[in-house]
Amino acid sequence: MNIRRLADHLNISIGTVSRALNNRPGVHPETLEKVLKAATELGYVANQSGRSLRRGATNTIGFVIETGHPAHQAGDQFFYVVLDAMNLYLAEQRYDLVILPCHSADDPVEFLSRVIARGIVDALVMTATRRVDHRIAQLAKSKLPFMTLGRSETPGNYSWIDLDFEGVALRSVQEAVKLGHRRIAVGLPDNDVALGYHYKSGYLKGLAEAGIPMDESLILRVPTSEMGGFSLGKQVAALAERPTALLLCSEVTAAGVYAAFGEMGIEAGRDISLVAFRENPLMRFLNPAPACFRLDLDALGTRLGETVLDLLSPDEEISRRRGEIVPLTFVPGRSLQPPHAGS
Amino acid sequence: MNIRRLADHLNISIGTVSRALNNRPGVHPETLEKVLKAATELGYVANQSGRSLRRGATNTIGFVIETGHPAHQAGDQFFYVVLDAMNLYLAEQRYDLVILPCHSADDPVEFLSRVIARGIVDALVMTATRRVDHRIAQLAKSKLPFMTLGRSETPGNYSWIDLDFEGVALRSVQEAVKLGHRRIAVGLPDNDVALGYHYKSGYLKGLAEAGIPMDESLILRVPTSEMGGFSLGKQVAALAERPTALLLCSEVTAAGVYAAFGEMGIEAGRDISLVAFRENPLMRFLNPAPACFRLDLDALGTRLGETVLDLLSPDEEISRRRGEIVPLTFVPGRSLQPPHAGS
DNA sequence: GGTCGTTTTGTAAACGTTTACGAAAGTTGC
DNA sequence: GCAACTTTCGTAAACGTTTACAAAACGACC
Repeated sequence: MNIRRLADHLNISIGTVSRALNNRPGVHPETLEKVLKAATELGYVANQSGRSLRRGATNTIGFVIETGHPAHQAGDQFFYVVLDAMNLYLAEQRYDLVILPCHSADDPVEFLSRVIARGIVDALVMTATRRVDHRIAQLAKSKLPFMTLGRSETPGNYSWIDLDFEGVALRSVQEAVKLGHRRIAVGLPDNDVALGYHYKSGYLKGLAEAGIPMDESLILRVPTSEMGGFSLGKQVAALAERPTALLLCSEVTAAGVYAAFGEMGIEAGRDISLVAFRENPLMRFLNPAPACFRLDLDALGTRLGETVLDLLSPDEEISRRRGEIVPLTFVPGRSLQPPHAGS
Repeated sequence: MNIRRLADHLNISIGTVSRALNNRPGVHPETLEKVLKAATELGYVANQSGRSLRRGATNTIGFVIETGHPAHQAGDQFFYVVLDAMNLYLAEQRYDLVILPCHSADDPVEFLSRVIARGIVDALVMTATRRVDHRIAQLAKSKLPFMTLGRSETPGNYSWIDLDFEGVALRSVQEAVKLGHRRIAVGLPDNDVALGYHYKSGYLKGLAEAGIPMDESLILRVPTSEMGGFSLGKQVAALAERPTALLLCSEVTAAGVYAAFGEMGIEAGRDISLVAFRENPLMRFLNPAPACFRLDLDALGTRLGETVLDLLSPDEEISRRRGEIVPLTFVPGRSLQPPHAGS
C-alpha cells in the first residue's frame, strides 16, 4: 500500500493526498476528511525511506549507547525510565526514538561515521561522555546536530545536560562535616568519564570550605561496578588511618561496598559513614539505608527530549546550544551518622 | 557527498560506481580499486534512505523493548550483554541493529503497525512475550519476518528462542528434594508473561516425580521486581506451615527476598532454602550465595543474531521457522541446604 | 580487418515521497 | 457575463540509490 494506490482508490491526485496527510494548507476540508478516513481504513502509513529521501530528514532521534562499555548508570532501571519519558515527549512532537547500540568490537568513531553518513537520524543523543571524547570531536565536524547526556571538555557546537555531580559531592562533604567527620574518603571512577572530575572538584571544594587539608590517600579509584565497589570497601577498611566517612559517585558501587563491609563485620554508619550517589529502588534493600540523592528521572527524560528537538528548531534563539545542570536533592539515611568511638 | 559527486570526481558513470561499491561482478579490478579508494578518501557512505527505497530492504534488524513494562530480565546487564553479542554477529553479516523502544503510553500494537508500515527494518526481535500476545498476532498478519525471545501460545509464522524455564524449575525441585525438602514453595510472576507457565509446569513435574502433592498455598504470585521479591519473602515467612524451600523464577526478586529475610532474621539456607533463577554479578553480593543457574549470555546473543538472519534467507530450508530452548546449568550455593531443625 | 564472444561501462528507469508550479474551479464585485 | 481574485487540485521534478538493458571496448580467431 503506497500513496499512489491510496490516491487511485480515492480518484484523487497523489499530490493532494500527500498534502492532506501532512496537514498542508489549501486542501478542501471535505477531501481532507476523505483522505484521512481512507488512510486509516487501508492502514496506510507513509514509507519512511521515501519520505526521508525527499525530505532530507527522518523525523527520528538516535540515542547512542555503548553496549561494550556500559554507562555508569546502567546498573538499574535508569535508562528504562529516562528513555520512556524522553520517548513519550518525542512521540508527542511526532518524532521517533531509536536506540543505536555501538558494540564492543566496533570503533565508536567509525560507528558514528556510518550513522552520520547514512542519514538515519536527524539528531543524536550521546551518553557516557568522556572528558576528552573523540566521538564529540567527530560529530562536531559533521553537520548532524547532537547533544550529550554528561558534559565533556571536548569543544563543539552541542547542547548538554548533566547531573550536578559537583553539587552532590559538595553537599555530601557538608553533611559529613556537619556531623563531625574530618577524615572523608571518596571513591572515584578509574577511567576518563567526565563525572569523576566534577565529583572530585565538589569534594575538594567541600574540604576547602571546612578547612580540611586534602589527603591523597583518601582518594581512591575503582571501576564503576559492583566489583569495583567491593574492592573499594576492602581498600577503605584497610587504610592505615581509617577514614570515618566514604563518599560514592555512583550507586552501583554502593552494593559492592556494603558487601565488602558485611564480610568484614563493618557496619555502614556505625563504623564508617557512607553517602551514596543516586537513590534507586535497589537501595531499599541495603541495610542500613544509605544516605543518597534523589533524581527525577522522568523530568530528566522529558528535558532530554525537549533539548534535542530544540536543536532542530529553525528559530535561531531556540536552537542555540546550551548546557544544563540537573540538581539532586539530599535524602538522609542511617548510613551517615556522627563518627563514633568505634572509629 | 552523494554517489553522483563521487562518480563525477572519478569521471566514471554512477552505475559502475554503485556496482563497485556493492561488489557486483563485472567491474574492472582497476576501477574497483579506484572507486573504493576514492570512497574512503571522500568519506562516502551510501545514503540509507535512497538505498532502502530502491532495494526494498534496509539491512537493519529491530529489537523491540517496552520501556514502560520492562522485561523481567531488565534488572541487570542482561540486555547489555545479549545485545552486544547479537550486534557483533549482525555487524559481521553487514546488518545494523537498532533498538525500538515502545513507550508506556503507546499501544504496542499500534506501535508495531507504524514500524511495519514505515518499513524501517527488515526483521524484528520481540521480547517479553506474553502467553497470549496481541503483538504476535499483529505481526503474523503482516509480511514482516520476526522472532521472539520467549515463547508464546499465540500462533504465527515465527521463530523463537526461550530459556529452559521448565527444566530449571524441574531441576530446582529435584535438588531440593534430594536434600530432603518436601514442602517447597514457588514464586511466580503475577502477569501473563509466558515464562511463568513454563516454570510452573516444571515445578509441578518435579513434585509429581517426587510424589509430593501440590499445595496451592505454596504457589505465590508477585510482581517481578525487587519489591515483589520483598513481598514474597514476607509472605513465605508468614505462611501457616512454613515451607522449607523457596524457588524463584527470576533473579531480580532474589534481592528482595534476601532483604525481607534479613529484616525478619531469617537466613537463607539455614531457615529457608532458596533457589534463584539466573546467576548474575549482583548475586556475588548476596549472603549466603544463592543456588542458581548459569546462562551463557554471549552465546544467546549470537544465537539471536543467527536466528533472525535465518528468517531472511532465500533458502527455504534455512528460513524455516523454528523454536529453540536454551539450557542453563545448575550452580550450587549455600542458600540451598538440607531442611534443619530450625524449620 | 572483419566477425564473434566476452568483459566492462553508460543510460535510464524505478523505488515512494514531498513540493514548486501552474491549471482549474469557485467566488466576488461590478 | 466578465474580470480579478482566491481556493483547490493535478502534474512533474526531485531526493540518492540500484539494476536491467543496451552500448562500447576489448581480445581472439579466422
